[in-house]
Amino acid sequence: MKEEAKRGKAIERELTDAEWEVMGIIWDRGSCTAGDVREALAERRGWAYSTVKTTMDRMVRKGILRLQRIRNLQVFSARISRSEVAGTEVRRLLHRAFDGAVAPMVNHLVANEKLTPEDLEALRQLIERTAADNP
Amino acid sequence: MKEEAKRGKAIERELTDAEWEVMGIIWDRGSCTAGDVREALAERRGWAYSTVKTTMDRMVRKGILRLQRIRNLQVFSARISRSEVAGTEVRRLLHRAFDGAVAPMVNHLVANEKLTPEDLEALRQLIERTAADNP
DNA sequence: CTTGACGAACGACATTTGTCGAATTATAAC
DNA sequence: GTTATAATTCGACAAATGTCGTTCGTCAAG
Repeated sequence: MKEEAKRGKAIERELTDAEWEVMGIIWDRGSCTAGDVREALAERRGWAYSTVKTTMDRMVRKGILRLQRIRNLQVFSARISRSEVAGTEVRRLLHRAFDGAVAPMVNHLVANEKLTPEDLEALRQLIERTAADNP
Repeated sequence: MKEEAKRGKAIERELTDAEWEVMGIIWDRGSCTAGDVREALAERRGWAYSTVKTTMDRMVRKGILRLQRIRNLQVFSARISRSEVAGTEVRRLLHRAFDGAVAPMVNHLVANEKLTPEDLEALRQLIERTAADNP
């Protein structure tokens, strides 16, 4: 049941740099082989096939990726959505760096990143909607 | 000059879990000894003195902490501010998980964390102010 | 059948991180 | 001075990560 435990916590686990790289590709195209990923990341990282494969195999063991064998082919797919991971990481950072205070964190985003007028409009509505729902 | 390079990149480096823990204390109280930190984290982690010391020594080598010797005493202090790290990490996450799109990231914060009416008000003003400053 | 080309399977190795314990050295209080 | 207390230094070790190379199938094309 150690396996189960690990599986259950898959979502809470922090992704390593290499894992983010892989997940980026997997989330974009659904399922793919190690070869696909290697190719997709050729520019960014230029990893050897075995590097990618090893990383992905480890991710399977960790419960981050699912593996299905088709003939003698291995196809990997995500077991956690981008949104789940994003949510977990946002919360983790919120607590680590901002002691849980949302406004300061948003402030960093709004103050340091270049927002388009559309972004601002989207945010405005987001706040309004939330305010309406939240008594 | 490898040292210099590392030093220069101190701010961009990701903090490990243990490092966040230490920085939390250092940022709160300015400078302190390994003993201070150990004590402050006694509840949360219950680390042995040597664990804390080793971690902090490594952080000095990485350029995250500054060390001054007073007699045979060692006092550590931060070389990077909470805000700098926060900013770097926010940006890193923004790109890793949201492909640079600010609104979705803020959405996670607003949607998943419980915001007080004050928080909402703060955000509303934040947006307004930004909108005013921006074109 | 022979030959490539492409994955899969393993095992390896250097670094980094998490955690200490033990030996040594100051400091401060008798 | 002798001693107890508190720090400092060192060195260790396991697990996690980053990165490969090599060997062994397999399957399609000669």
